Amino acid sequence: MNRKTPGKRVRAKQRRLSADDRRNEFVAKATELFAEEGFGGGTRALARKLGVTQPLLYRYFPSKDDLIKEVYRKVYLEPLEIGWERLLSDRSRPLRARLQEFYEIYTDAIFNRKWLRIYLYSGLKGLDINRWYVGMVKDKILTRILRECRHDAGLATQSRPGAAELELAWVFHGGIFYYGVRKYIYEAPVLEDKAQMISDALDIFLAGFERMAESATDRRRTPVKVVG
Amino acid sequence: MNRKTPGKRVRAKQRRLSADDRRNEFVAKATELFAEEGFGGGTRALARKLGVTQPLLYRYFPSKDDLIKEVYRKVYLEPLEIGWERLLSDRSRPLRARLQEFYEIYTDAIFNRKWLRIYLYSGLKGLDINRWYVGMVKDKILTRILRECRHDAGLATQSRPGAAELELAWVFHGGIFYYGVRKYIYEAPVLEDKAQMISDALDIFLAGFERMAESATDRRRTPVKVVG
DNA sequence: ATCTCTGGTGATCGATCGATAAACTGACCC
DNA sequence: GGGTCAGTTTATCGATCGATCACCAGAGAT
Repeated sequence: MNRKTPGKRVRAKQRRLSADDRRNEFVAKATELFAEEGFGGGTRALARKLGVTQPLLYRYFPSKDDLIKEVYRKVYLEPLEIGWERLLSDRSRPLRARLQEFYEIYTDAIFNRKWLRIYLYSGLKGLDINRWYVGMVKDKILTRILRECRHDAGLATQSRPGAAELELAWVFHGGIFYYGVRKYIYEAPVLEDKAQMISDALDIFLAGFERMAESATDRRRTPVKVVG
Repeated sequence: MNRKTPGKRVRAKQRRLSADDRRNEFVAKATELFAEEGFGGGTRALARKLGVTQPLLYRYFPSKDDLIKEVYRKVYLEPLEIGWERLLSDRSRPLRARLQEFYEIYTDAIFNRKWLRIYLYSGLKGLDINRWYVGMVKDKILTRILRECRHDAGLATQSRPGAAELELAWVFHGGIFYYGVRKYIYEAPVLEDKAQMISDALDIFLAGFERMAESATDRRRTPVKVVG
């Protein structure tokens, strides 16, 4: 048993942290690791990132899955901290300006490699939290936007949006989202001016909504579907 | 030629296939497996899907990575088999009809759980083939669409599209793509009529392009960009 | 019937995975 | 100083991974 080998064993300084700090560090670094490697990333690689040994993880989380759940929680709750309800529904400001500002702030929060990759990885796992987030985008963002658009156009404010206009909002929202995917996941060249992209997307969305609103009140509209 | 399965009953014990057939079966089932589990899916699980033993895989592929590359090749080349060049550039037909038909056919090819999941998983791995595909969408689809739009609007046909209008096309394309993601990855409820969704998206894209074209040629108009 | 070629199996290796138990160590308290 | 407790490490387990090797077995040719 030569565990105490003579000679100054220059072990890496054992850095002791408080339980809370260490736990937060685990979650933070795990987010980085899983963002890059997916949730198959190893606990040993994670420990290496912290400069500690692998079993230490299990002092703070019962299992790797529990750690992953914490990562989910943190990532999915991050963009919610910006309080968009007030932003979208503040009718003292022009609708266009509200939408522009909201999407600039919202994309500032989620358009980064870490967030987008975790979001896509967890989406592929098909977990409930992902469906919850998508449902929240629908209820808290798109539905709200449509309500404001309808109010702005002098239309009746229904409690729930129609399926067609909701789809319109989704395509708009998805188009913006895909900008982030192209830039941070595919690392493809994009128009650098994000605000300009949002502005242009808003232009065509609002124009499309107007047209839809018009044709909704004016019933002579014919189906646009054309089949070759 | 050696494809003759004898009238003899298929024996559960050992099913012999020709080398080509077996190889194709490996690629096909691997696509299914990796679509669900990601590329971390095990070779043993794959063998189980074929009803064979795991080492057999290595008679047909030097390594798991080579199998994965075959899966890439097959998946990424699948939607290319529809020959969209003729479809988008056939000026004997109205532009609107061409675009509608193209996107209906294109989405028929890629809007399914298997294709989308493989695409996203491989995108997250950041491989060259993914960048190649994105570049191809840009060059073969979006650039072509913009050229046709410009021609349709009586504008000069530049060799390369401007950054702003290319971004417009990307947001439009991404919005449609995201419809597939919502339906087949997030399994969220979507507007069931896909053709209708495409039609609506086309409406606002074309309207947006027109407006952009107008403000580009007719300088009296106020710029569409509004900054809040 | 037997030979031969090749598709297919059984056994197993080394690496790596998540997880556990026990020992160690540093900081704080008296 | 010595005790104590929480943070950390060492050692290791069982499962699973990709991959390799020797061997088996079925179908066509002779």
